[in-house]
Amino acid sequence: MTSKEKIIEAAVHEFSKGGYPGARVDNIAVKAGVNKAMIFYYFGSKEELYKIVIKKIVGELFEVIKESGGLSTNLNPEVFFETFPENYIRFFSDNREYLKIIGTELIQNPENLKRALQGFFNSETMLLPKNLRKLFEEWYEDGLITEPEPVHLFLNIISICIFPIIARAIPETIFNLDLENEKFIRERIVSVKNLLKRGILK
Amino acid sequence: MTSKEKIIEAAVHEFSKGGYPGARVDNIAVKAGVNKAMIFYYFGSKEELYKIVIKKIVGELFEVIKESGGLSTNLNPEVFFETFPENYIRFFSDNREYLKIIGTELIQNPENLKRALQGFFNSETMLLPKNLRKLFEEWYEDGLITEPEPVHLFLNIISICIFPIIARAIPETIFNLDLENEKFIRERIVSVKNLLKRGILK
Amino acid sequence: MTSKEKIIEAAVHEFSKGGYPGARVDNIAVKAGVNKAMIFYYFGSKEELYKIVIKKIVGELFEVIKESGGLSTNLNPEVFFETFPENYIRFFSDNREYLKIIGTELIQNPENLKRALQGFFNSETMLLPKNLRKLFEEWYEDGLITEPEPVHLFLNIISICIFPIIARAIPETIFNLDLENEKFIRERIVSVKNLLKRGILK
Amino acid sequence: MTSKEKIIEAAVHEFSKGGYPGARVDNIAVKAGVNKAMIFYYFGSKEELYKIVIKKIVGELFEVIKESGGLSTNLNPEVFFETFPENYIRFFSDNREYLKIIGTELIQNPENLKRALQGFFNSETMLLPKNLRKLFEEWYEDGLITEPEPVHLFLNIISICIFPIIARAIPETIFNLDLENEKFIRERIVSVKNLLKRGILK
DNA sequence: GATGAATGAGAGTTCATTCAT
DNA sequence: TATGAATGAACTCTCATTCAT
Repeated sequence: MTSKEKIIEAAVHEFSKGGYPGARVDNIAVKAGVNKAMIFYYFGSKEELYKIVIKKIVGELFEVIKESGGLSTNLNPEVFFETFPENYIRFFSDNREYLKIIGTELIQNPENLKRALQGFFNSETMLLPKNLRKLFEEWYEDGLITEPEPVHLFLNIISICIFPIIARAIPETIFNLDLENEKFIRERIVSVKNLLKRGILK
Repeated sequence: MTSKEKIIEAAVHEFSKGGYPGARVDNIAVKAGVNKAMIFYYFGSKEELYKIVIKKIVGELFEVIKESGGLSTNLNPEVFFETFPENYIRFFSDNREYLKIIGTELIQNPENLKRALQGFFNSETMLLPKNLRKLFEEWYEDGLITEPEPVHLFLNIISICIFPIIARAIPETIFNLDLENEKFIRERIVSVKNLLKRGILK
Repeated sequence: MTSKEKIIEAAVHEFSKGGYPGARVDNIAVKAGVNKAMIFYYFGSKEELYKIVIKKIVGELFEVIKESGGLSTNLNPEVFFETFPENYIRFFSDNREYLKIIGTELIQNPENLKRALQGFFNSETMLLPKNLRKLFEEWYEDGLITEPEPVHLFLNIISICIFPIIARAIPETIFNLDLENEKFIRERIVSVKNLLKRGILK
Repeated sequence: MTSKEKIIEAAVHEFSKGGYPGARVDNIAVKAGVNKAMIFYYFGSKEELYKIVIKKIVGELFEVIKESGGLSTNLNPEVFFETFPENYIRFFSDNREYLKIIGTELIQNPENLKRALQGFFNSETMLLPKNLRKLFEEWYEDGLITEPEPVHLFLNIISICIFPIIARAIPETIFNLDLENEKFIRERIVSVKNLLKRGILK
């Protein structure tokens, strides 16, 4: 692995705890086993490094979406609700640090994420947001789903996939449980599929 | 408003952008219109001030839950899904800064939140988590809902209530929309109620 | 003397050796007997401190010019050549550090100096450059001097006043002399007066 | 042009803005189109490179003086004041970067320049400073000039030749002019010749 | 309670220089 | 000769915290 790659890997780790302001360039250098100056040699500044990390994460996320059947126009909601939650939950469950970074960013600097997303939409011809919106609208017009508004369909889906991985600590505390991870994730996937199918499919 | 109150108010604002490490004691002092040293005079340290802010937020959140009918044992799910999402969504929509702080904390320091929650459960006799768990279990045993597991029921509910307020930027970017806030919140409430009732009620 | 004043004094000294890029904030702090952070507390940045030093020097220089009879419209060249060189040479000879800073600035960043000069002309109603130019033109039109062009008159005067204080090292080396300072300055004043009177007065 | 030559050329440029401390080895390498390490390969250190630049400049300056009739013993002041200012002013006007470097060095490290000058006097048999001093003294003893002291004669001459090229920004600002270069230089030469002849020749 | 000044540790960044190839 | 990567010391600047009044 090159120094550049080691730095990015270490940066993902460091940025995931404490977000951008809490991350220390020193820690990244130590974790990467690299001289601190190399970070500036390759990336120019802490901020540029951060942006590249964000891009990398968004890129990999898009990769997952594409691999899981993409959002092709001949997709039907039943299949979609069967495959997407699983892939999506697995991705963030397997990449907790990505989730932490994206989550924090979403809360504190949505602008950064917006730019990264737009960058990808501009470069990737396969995933056209117009198509996605049209797809959701057609599902509704064809009487396949109950939610008329693409925005809310979208938000409902990603919310029950993503947020529970983050918020797990709350019910764990309230109900005084200590959930084993793999079991928790499997149960989540089942619960989400049920909720989406029963709640949204007509 | 006393200096102490002004400081707390300013702190909520400052901590909500950038989280704990990103917050600047200087900014809090300026925002509160107070000499910086007073913050240390009243609160001892940045960290203590932060803890107090967290407690305050969790406290107000519990207040909302109690006021909205609480989680009394004679609650039935149909009523619950009708009233709870609205109160909950409104609370966080009206207190975006609280949501940002809680969200960031959840992602980065769940331990802090856990402690705050446990503190409240120990002092508040009305809200017993055991009761809540039992309530959810009874609903399932009585054939009222489809989700057998209280943890997942809980996560599903709070996720579609909270996360969309945070994640709104994503579909806005993807679908290139600029959603007016009040309209967005009203639509959210409707969408959530539908999803929960259709998806979870038997 | 306040900390702020001590910092400025130390800054003059430090900037005079090595110019802006060669100056070290650390050295300024030590010389001023002040915590390094105070420099940023009072001045914000090394650059702002530098600008204030430049302003201070230009300000004092203007004070000298005003005190030495100013450039009032009823000034005649004979009196001017008798008083001005002496005051001017004395000022820079007594403030070698000012001369070093101004000289370096003139060579490397005339823009900074230009701004400082313009700032003074805008605030000082007594010293109007238009008046000075007109004065020089009138002297020529009245047949009092031989140099028709104000710019060149101006440059000739300041050049033989200022530059020899800087360039003294050259003839000292070439002629292998070690000139005692006060004697050198007195001789300079005489030489300059002679040259200007014989060379420029009609 | 060899790499070594390219480096020196780039170094002259870089040292001329910001002086020695302000110059960046990186910039020199980029400007020269050469790998940074080559600078150390050829010159050992930034400081050694700087010394070589100084030597080169002083060398070329001497070349100009020699070519313009030198300072031979049979020179008379009338001829000297006719030819020297022109050559001298032209040289520095055509080599502004040299002037900037020499000027800065004169202000901040006269010792460096002294050494460079002495080095040349020791190696060049044609230009003996003793002769120059004697020449000036004879001019005075022969009643050709009014300035008895060689040091001041020397300083007066070089000052009105060199300094106006540097200080041009001041009257430009004060009189709010934007002087075209070639015209300015021609006027300077005329003004200087007049001043020297009228002011110093008997 | 309140203030402006002060402190020290540490943050991000720069830069001349060296190394391995 | 030439290169890209690497190094370490030093630099400017920040920030939570404390002090004197």
